[in-house]
Amino acid sequence: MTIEEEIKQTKFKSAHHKAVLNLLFTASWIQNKQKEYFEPFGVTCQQYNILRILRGKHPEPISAVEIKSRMLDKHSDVSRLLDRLIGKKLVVKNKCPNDKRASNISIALSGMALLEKLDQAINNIDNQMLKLSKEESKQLSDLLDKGRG
Amino acid sequence: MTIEEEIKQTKFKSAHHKAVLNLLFTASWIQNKQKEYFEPFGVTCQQYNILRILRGKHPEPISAVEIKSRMLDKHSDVSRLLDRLIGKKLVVKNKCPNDKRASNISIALSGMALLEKLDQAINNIDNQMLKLSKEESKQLSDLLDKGRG
DNA sequence: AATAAATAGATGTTTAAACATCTTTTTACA
DNA sequence: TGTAAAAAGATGTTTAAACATCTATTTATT
Repeated sequence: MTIEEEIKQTKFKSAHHKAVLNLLFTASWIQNKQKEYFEPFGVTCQQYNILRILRGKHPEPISAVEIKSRMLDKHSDVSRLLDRLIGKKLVVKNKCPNDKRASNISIALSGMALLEKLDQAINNIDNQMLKLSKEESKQLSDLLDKGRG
Repeated sequence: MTIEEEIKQTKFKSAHHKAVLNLLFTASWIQNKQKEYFEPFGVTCQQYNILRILRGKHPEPISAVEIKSRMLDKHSDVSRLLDRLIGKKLVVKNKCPNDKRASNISIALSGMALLEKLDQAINNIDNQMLKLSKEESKQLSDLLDKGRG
């Protein structure tokens, strides 16, 4: 289904504009798919994002600021997102000894276990998520990098 | 700035996965830019999206369901989005004479005027939004269409 | 025609996003 | 050293998103 069909629009002001609309539509489309997959596991996309970031550094703990700098959505409310993950015992927060303002955040064992289950699911759907060849995926990623210029 | 730099991640599970992350990041990046531009005009991205849809059909009125089918985010709460636009006098809602369930929604003159101002702004930033050539924009859009396959 | 199913949209409720502001601690620098 | 500026997070508040449910009307079925 082309973007024209998806949003029932045949004319676009420019190729630029069409690409922007398509990009926003596709991102929303992917997020809705991801949400469906994550829902049975009780986590949101943003929470998954944070867990992945923490695992990437595991077993080293990182600060909330560091997490924020690595997130896809740069305007995330990391403080309360972490509260929820801590409430679910997926993440552990400690005081940072060197800097009394900062916190040392790390992923809990249960968080690691959950991520493994999620990865399994994600791997299964990865090709559904974006049905592109390796080469096309690279091309897409490069165009996006270039587009943000 | 590459996606690697943007989210401080050097390794990706696959080209697919990197493309998905880049897509979600870039969409969030664009939406934040748009939000900044719209903010002084007192409308959100979703509200702008609805106004554009209504103008595309103007002077013919359309139903809320029709609007929803054309929106970028297919899970929008159109009913209350319209309430807000009506509250701002940008949109007019009437009963549909043929179908007592449905409504006839159209853009108000003040809505048209606002859109023109917004378009001005958008046109000015369009190239900032995605710094791609016409050909690259088309290529990007095609890849996205194919990716949703 | 009678009844079930589907459609259009409104509304209630819970949760999270958005945005600013505030506190504490650290850093900079005069 | 003392004071201002910056940084890390927490928190308060308003607004909107998410999700389900509900009502009214229309369409389909038999």
